[in-house]
Amino acid sequence: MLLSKSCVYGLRAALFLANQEHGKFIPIRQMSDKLEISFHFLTKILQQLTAEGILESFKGPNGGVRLIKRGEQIPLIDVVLAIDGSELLTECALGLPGCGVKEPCPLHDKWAEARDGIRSMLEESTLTELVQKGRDENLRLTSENGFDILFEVKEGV
Amino acid sequence: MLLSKSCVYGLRAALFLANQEHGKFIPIRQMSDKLEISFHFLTKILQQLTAEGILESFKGPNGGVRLIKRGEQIPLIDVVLAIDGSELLTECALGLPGCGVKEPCPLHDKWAEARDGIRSMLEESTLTELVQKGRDENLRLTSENGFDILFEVKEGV
DNA sequence: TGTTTATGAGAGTCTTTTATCCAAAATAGG
DNA sequence: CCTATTTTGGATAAAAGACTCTCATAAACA
Ligand code: SF4
Ligand code: SF4
Repeated sequence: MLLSKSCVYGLRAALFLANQEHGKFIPIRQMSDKLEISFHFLTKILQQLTAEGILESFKGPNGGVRLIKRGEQIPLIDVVLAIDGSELLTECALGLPGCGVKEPCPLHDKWAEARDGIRSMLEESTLTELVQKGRDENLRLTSENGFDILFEVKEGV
Repeated sequence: MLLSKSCVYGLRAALFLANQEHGKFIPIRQMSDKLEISFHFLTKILQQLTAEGILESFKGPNGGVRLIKRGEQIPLIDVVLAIDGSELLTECALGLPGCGVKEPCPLHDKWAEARDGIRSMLEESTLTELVQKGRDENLRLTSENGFDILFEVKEGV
């Protein structure tokens, strides 16, 4: 997989948060229920996002987790880097350790190009954009559910 | 990793073979030594390539393995598909199971574009091209060695 | 016949990823 | 102060991936 499972879960959670009222703390349990991700597992992932300065958390009743910046200002790449690191954007197509630009292997040019495509995809999309598009076109977010699961919460349906 | 390790090993072996006199059977042991891959592991991988019709094998003394087609006619994608399957070229950026084009998720368009970049990279490069480029520019093939390890064999150095 | 070399099944090890559990700390509210 | 809630962080366990090795079989050769 291009992105690790942790990373995908982190992205989904981030989309979920971007769709909430900004500044409100959302309990992880609520997210894990809605997104159908193991609570404990999601917890670990969100801890990483908190450590990386993407989320902030608050303990106790009415506590939870929220985005530090507004969804408009968070490109997907931030979440990906926080969880999967930069390997995806720097790794070698042929899996050779210790690659240096000085002695590139034959695939390097084309691979770098394809990799940049991935990078720009992640840099140019923000959480809010994705939520917006998901809402407008009623796209899917989990295998079973579409973005409606996000709105249920917000709109109290 | 974009490509599994098995796949990378398979590619390296294929490059090795493409650099040999066409039609000559090369023992797997020779390749595993040169390429610094576990003999048993490489054997498994090459069995797949044989099963997929990329290699043919010959038992007994003077036996080994060779490319069925000439290296010029083998795009990298053939090897990748034989070992890693088509998942790489069809998988979903967000890891959603059972994706249908009918209800794409928001990333779909950009992701499909990036994925096509990878696909064309693998389709447009042939084994021979890579060997050629590696030879001309003395590029690296393993972490330690460059393409010279291929020539040592051929030229009997 | 005996040696070489691939085939195919399979067991075993090691590492990374994915997932679960639990005790501790912080907070809110009664 | 007490209790329920919620994140934190450490530890553990299960699953998947990446190897390593063995063995029995088959084909080719000499
Ligand atoms: S030069 Fe080759 S080994 Fe290095 S990053 Fe590029 S593809 Fe990978
Ligand atoms: S539509 Fe979304 S879920 Fe489907 S393949 Fe594209 S990115 Fe993946």
